Parts: sequence; structure tokens; C-alpha cells
Amino acid sequence: MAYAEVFAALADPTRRHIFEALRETPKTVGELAKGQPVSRPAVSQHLKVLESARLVSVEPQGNRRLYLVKRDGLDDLRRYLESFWSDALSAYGAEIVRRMKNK
Amino acid sequence: MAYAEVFAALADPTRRHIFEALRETPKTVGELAKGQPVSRPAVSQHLKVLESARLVSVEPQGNRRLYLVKRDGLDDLRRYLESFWSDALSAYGAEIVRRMKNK
DNA sequence: CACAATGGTAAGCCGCAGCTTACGGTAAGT
DNA sequence: ACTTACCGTAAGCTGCGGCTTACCATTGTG
Repeated sequence: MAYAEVFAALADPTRRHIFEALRETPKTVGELAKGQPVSRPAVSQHLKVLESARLVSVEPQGNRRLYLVKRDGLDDLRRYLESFWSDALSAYGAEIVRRMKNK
Repeated sequence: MAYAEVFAALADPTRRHIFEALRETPKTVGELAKGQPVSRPAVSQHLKVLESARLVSVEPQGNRRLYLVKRDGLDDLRRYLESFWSDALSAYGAEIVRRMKNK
């Protein structure tokens, strides 16, 4: 069920930009905000969403907070996509059986 | 860029339910609405979004309209996910070079 | 010890996404 | 022909998501 949060998190363009910027190298909030057309608090709020979706994590370093992508963050989503058609096929088979019984 | 629409389309829970219900077997709008906690027009609107995201397609059959999932609808999204880390690695390499030059 | 830098959070605004009801239009049944 | 079934679309409401400004806490710096 974790893919639901991932979908919601990555549905927003600004959030995707932040996420993509973050994959190059870990960055602080200020660095991220500089590359975005929105204010720093907005970036902060987006990072909160990304974090609760387990897509990024934080490493507080003294004054600053270094954000970095979680390597396995997209796994749930990937699994969802991969299981889609295999599940679909089995479901389709079950549907065939159901229809034959109804006949 | 098509993955953007796919993200937006599948971010909504109701829309995901419809999409998932549709993968078992093609269904009409009425059949879909019966399995959802929202009204039929709502389902119709959701289908419009799914269709413009190229996730489903329609087959008008006389009176009714049969909706079905497009097999390649998730390909763009899958490619996006797959390219994420390979792109990230190359970008990371470029970042290394950049930092060495600055040194 | 000031004071600047970094960033999280609260409050408030605003546009839009998702829903409903109402209506119209086309195809099927009788 | 009349009526019923199916479904798209318009209109309108409402809650919420994303943004900004303002404020505060913490940590480096002179």
C-alpha cells in the first residue's frame, strides 16, 4: 500500500523536480530552493511529503540538513507496476473460469 | 514527458481503483460505477482523465461504451523508473568531474 | 557575546480537483 | 412511437493542496 503515497508524492511537478535534483547528489534545503521557482518553505514542505513517502531521508549536519534519496524508495512502485500485468493475467483467467461456470 | 500525466492520473485512489478493476476485464461505465463509492458521472470523468493519460481506451458498442486498459499505458512510467538510477549514476559521475575541476 | 545563516512550522490565501445533481442525446427494447 | 437504459457534459459546491509571509529555534562565525 506504500505505492499510494509514492504516487501522490511524485504527482506534483515541483516535488518531482526536487526529487530529480536530489538524485544527482545530496543537497541542503537552500541549495534545492535555489534551483526551484518556489520559496524555501515550500521546498521544505515538499521535502516533508517526500520523506513521509520514504523517497528521501535526512542527515542533520550541524546547522544544515542534508537531504538524500533513498535507494529503495521506488521499489514499492516498481513492484506495483510489475505485478500489474501478471495479476491481470491471472485475474483474467479466473474471469474466464467464472464465465464458463455461469454458462 | 508522458509519465507526468500517468503520475497525476494514478495519484487519485478512486482512479486507481477504476484502473485496477478494468484490468481484470473490460467493463462498461455502469459496471465500473457499481463497484465504486462514487456516482456514475464521477466515474465517467475519471475515465476521461485515464483516457487522456493513455492508460485506457474506449470501444463504443452500440448503446454502451466498453473501456479497456491499454497494454502499453504504463510503459512510459516504467521507463522513467528504470532510467532513474542509471541517469543518476551518470549524473553523479558528471558531478564528480565538476567538483574535481573546481578544485 | 552579538549576529548572521539555515531551516522547520504556523497562519492564511487561493485555485483547482473531485464530487453531486440535472440535463440532453443516442441506442435498444416493446 | 414510446419508453427505458446507457452515458457524456454542464454547472456549481466544497475541501484540500500548494504557495507565501512571518516567526522562532538552533547552530556556526566575528
